[in-house]
Amino acid sequence: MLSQEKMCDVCEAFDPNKEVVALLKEKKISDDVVYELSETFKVLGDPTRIKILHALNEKELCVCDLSELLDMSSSAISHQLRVLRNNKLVKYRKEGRSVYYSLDDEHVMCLFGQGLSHILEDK
Amino acid sequence: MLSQEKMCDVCEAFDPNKEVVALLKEKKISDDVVYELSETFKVLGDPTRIKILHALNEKELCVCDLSELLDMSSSAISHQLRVLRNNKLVKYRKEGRSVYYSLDDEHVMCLFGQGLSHILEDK
DNA sequence: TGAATGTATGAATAATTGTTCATATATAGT
DNA sequence: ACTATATATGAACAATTATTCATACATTCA
Repeated sequence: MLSQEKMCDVCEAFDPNKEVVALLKEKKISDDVVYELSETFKVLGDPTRIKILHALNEKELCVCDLSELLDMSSSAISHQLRVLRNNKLVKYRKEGRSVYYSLDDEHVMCLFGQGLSHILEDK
Repeated sequence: MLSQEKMCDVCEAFDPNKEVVALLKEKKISDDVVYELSETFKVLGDPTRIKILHALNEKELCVCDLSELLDMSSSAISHQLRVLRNNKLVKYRKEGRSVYYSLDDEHVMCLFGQGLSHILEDK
């Protein structure tokens, strides 16, 4: 697996700060939370989905509106909306043949805003 | 490419709300910002990097500490740190043979916190 | 009921990504 | 200068992901 294996048993190389590491292992965030958190960010880590969320922040829209706006197939949009739905980033309501999507809650745009702050700060 | 092509020229199907779409196209976020934003989130969208950032939030650490803490090869850690560095999420300082990493700024943990709020809200 | 339309989804493909392995670079001590 | 060690990095491989295509489902209207 790792560097430890490369060292000889005698010379005691590879020298992490054992005390600190032990303390941090105590504070370790649960694997479930790590996984969910990374999944949420992964969902936000796609240009198409960013554009969808940005549009939905202005106004509730149906698949066909988004398809027109982003110049993509409604199939592609629908697939992406499913990802956003599964991760509770958007919600929807049906009206006749159309399905209108909107942001699920205010956290979504907060994340958006924090992300913007980060990329804009050193400009 | 998309649904528009499937419709016949006569019946005028595929009916996005043209007015709304036109307005939203005005408000469209620039492609550069969309790209950078999604890149930032993409970087946060990996369990290993989440763990690294969480650990660095507690204390500045070197590659070898992180390698021990996360039970991964220092090569893997180093690769991930490069990704974090390139996206200005961590900074580093050299001390002898070691390289100590820390969070680049407070935005990082704000993003983290917002992400947590999102996943925890409906529990 | 049958045709048209908006949306959803499974499968396939192409592109991207994380880790490993081998190797390189840099620094410290002898 | 030589050895040991911490970190970095290119290439390869496996796994994941976004889009397309074909098709299915659901709703409206005739």
